[in-house]
Amino acid sequence: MREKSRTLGIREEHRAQMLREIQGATLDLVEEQGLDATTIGDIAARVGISERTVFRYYGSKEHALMPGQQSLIDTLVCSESAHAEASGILGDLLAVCRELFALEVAQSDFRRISRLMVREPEMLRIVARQERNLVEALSSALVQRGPLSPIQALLVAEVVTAAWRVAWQTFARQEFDGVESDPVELFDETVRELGSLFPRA
Amino acid sequence: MREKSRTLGIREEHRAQMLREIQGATLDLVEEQGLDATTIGDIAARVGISERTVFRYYGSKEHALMPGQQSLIDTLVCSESAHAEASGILGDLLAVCRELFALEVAQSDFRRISRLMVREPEMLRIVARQERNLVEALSSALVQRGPLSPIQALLVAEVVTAAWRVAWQTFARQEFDGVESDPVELFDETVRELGSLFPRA
DNA sequence: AAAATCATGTCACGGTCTGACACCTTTGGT
DNA sequence: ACCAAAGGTGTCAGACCGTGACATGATTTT
Repeated sequence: MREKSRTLGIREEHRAQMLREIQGATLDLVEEQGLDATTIGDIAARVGISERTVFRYYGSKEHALMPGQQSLIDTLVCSESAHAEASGILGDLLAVCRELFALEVAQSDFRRISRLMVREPEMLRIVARQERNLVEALSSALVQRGPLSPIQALLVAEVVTAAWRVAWQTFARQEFDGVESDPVELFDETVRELGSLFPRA
Repeated sequence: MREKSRTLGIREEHRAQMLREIQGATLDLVEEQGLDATTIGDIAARVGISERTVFRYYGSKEHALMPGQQSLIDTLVCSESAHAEASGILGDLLAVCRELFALEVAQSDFRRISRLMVREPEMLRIVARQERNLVEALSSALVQRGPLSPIQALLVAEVVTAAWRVAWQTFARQEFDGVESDPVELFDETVRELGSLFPRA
């Protein structure tokens, strides 16, 4: 009994294992037979559990396929900025995204999802929908602790997610086409082009 | 029979009428009982048609609730720009949005949807998903007929839709709170704040 | 008026997702 | 070691969304 954390960890570990297993099976199946043709029944069968249990781990089919957005949300919402103006905060958030992008790109799941995104345009719509959570969480966090107006906070949140999405989508296409390139440089180029959309008057 | 165009118009007119009727019923029901509680069956019953027929007019429940995005897509994709650089094209597109925003705001459906958006956050996610079509159509149109790189075209399309969404969301909140304000000025302020996110270095 | 076209209703089906219940395992305490 | 509470799982039932096939009646064309 001296180790409560360990006993508690058993279930958590099992849960984490299950989460990974279900997502892995989902990715396998979508790669094999496409998104539309892949049902919850297929996923459950491959993992060896019941359909009902799949929904106990992921709230929806979409979530099982791409649960990764949560880490982006957490990282950005928790990141503090030293700046007080909207433009400075935006710069800091983009820098955080840059780091996280480099980390994500190193994971095989991220690359598998990226390749799938090119084949299945529906997945981009799923991403866009999920990233609403990011915009809401980030903008409300900004408005609550910063000197930003609601409209500024919304814009910052929208622009950050837009940059992430563009960099990701571009990376996905290159990955799909087999082009080798530095993902961080790709992200930097995205931010550079974004800035050049608003030239000094 | 001397007027063929009139006979052709009967079905089209009936169809347009049906489209309006179904959307109206959907708005009514969502206002009354919320989005989750409103089913296709409810909508069909209120209009006096079968559930199957509802899907012959709108591909989904979401589409029946907010079919308006299509006009935004068509307008932006068809708009030509005199400029060759990305920033100029972006400016032109934002100007087109500004005009369209003024027109939309004048329609009662747009205002009803706006008020509902505040009550039903799910609708914002639906909008975000639908606007994927805009980003795809607009960016591919830009890349096809303009001197923009794929990454530039994507960024321009994303930024335009982000600005539209922020202005709309802000308008919706004001509308919901009963604040009277000039919508066009609101849109202009959004664009102004957007520009100030990227100060002259 | 006859034929082709279109709109609608009905029926049937597969798929997503949720709630309720029973069963078994893990957990924490004695 | 035993027990009770809590958590995970399967089964069952059900609501809802969306699609295909077919028959029927109205519209349009010839």
